[in-house]
Amino acid sequence: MTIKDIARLCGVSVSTVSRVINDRPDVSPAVRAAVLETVRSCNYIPNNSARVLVRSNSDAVGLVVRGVSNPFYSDIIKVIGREIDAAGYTMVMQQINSSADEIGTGAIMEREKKLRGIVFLGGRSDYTAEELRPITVPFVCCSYDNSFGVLPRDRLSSVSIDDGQTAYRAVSELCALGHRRIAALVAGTDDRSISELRYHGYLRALKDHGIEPEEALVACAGSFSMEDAYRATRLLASGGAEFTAMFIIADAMAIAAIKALEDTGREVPRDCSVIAVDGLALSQYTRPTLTTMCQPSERMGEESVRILLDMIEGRAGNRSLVLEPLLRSGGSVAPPRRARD
Amino acid sequence: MTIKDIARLCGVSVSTVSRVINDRPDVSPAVRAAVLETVRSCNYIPNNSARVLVRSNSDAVGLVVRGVSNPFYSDIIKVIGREIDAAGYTMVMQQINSSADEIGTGAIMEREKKLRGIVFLGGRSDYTAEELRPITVPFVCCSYDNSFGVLPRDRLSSVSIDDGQTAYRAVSELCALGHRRIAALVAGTDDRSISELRYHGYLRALKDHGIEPEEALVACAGSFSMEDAYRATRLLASGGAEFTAMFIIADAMAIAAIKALEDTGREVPRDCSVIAVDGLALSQYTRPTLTTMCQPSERMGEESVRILLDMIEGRAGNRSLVLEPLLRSGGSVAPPRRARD
DNA sequence: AACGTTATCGGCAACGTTCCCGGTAACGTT
DNA sequence: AACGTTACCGGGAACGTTGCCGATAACGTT
Repeated sequence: MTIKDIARLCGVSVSTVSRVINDRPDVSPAVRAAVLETVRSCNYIPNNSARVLVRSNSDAVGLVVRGVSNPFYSDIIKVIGREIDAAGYTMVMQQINSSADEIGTGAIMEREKKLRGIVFLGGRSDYTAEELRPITVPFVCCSYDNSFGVLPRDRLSSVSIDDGQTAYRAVSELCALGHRRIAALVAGTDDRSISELRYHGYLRALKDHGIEPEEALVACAGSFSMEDAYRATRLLASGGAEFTAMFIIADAMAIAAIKALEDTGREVPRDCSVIAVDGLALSQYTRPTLTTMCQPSERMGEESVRILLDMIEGRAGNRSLVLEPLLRSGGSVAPPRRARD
Repeated sequence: MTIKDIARLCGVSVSTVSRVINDRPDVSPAVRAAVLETVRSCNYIPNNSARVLVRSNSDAVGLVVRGVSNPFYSDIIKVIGREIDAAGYTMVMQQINSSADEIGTGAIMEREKKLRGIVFLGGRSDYTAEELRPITVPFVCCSYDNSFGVLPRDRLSSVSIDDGQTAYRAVSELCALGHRRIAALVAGTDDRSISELRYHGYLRALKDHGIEPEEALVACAGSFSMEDAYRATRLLASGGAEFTAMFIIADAMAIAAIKALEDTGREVPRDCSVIAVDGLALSQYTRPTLTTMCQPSERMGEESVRILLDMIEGRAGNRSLVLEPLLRSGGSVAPPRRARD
């Protein structure tokens, strides 16, 4: 069933069928109706490959996500997928694990010819402009805070929260309650990832409240996984370090950390308050419920593809959006108990 | 940069270049090397659309998933994506919400021309053979238990656990501890979904243990979401019904249900044991940890694409796999307290 | 020496579209 | 009546591949 068949069936030329299919003018209402009718009755579907070939552009937009294990991304993927579909595009998803050059070069570059645009989700924050060069289609970084300005701001589209500021607010919350010995659980401190941005916010908040950061109070899980978070927290908790609160860079990690705390004899929030950032739906159902900075994931997904499509379809250029997180108070934060010493 | 350019650059014909690109014989080692070299140095990538057009088959396999909110699917999506990539195919993901005909017809049918195969994740269990007819490419249903035999077994590939039997085992576990009044939380009872399969296992287990099922003890959430699960459980718990244990068809729902139970004054497992099925990594970190029937999600994902690719590449025909779940004991189950009356 | 074989290679049609360009008929306009 | 305009339509090249078929040269084989 090709356009040629339809043409023959209607007694018109291929060109005419093409015109009605693509909703172009210069075709009489009668013919248009007739063609439409046979198209429907034969339920003919234009061959996408042929279309792409001749127009040299497709309807595919890529979603490359790093670290699918992070449940926060599941939420975002969901809305990104929904929005891409709604706009009539096709989403092709690609997961990457770690090696960052996969992004700039191989995996994507290979597909590039087919893609109209790309949304990056959860990549590290230190793409260099150089790495990004091979990408010639529009792209937007979702959940990517360009605060460090590593990327020239006029060449990057992104939507995110201000990770540093968000962490700052969270930690300040703890300080306001009187906490002075505040531990942190991060995924890593050596790259310019979301983890480090939030870590810096933590440091800044401590300093602004006159607290000297202590090396011994920051646990590094090495990844965003619950398993690693549990292990790292356990290590911290059994290390003899004294702290009355913890700042944790992600909800999922916080949930694991809370278990680690309790497994080592500390009750949350009585013995240790916990505040996190992400705002998973899930963390309203744990015990205790999590006090956390909610990222507007719905909005982040929507805006990401809106911006991307604006670029793809030439309606607008680069744009970056910094969204405001919202503190959701749960049961994991309380004032510190009176110091024992 | 087309195949023609490469040909010109090498001083050979287009055919020859095509031959070396596709790793076909009938080309001298010298020429092959030369072509390969220029291909690399120009980093030429064959135009996929043209390929697909002429060969009339692509490298895309579809993943259509219903209910992305279910965190169990996140795990599976992850491994499915990984495996599809590894095999050199491209994954295009499509979410659907509810209306089942989207599956059989529209969304897929539209894309069909491009897809080599499809893996369905989380669709309802009552596709009719009729609905499936329009799908002409190989497909496999992941996490789909065809126990009801609604589909002719020789026309369907699937990989799943035996949902009924799994629920049966879970509930039997409760019975063995002495529980007699066992409530159930399901997503729905009216369709032939996973929810109903598990629900039937629950009923069967009760009967086999001489317990008369009670309408009043089954709560229907209406979906797999935590929100609905919480609401339904709360309703059940505040309804005056007496029960010492709950069987819940999904981990995520169980987590929400536990909160509902505790919010209405019942402690888990002291006042009410909870057993679920899924086996999310997450549920090892909640408090209490969840006793649950673990689905081998890793294996399910792997086998799904293995089966699919076997069909696509003509290595094998339909195949169905029923995997064995594993009971993971957590802290949410205990013997019933002595009856009060 | 004539012939079959084999190893290499190029030509060319085809895949299903889109889109430019040119053509025809019908209809004013002067 | 000759001309320009408009509305509609078809022809055909092009998009970048693949794969069939035929061509050539080199090499045995009888």
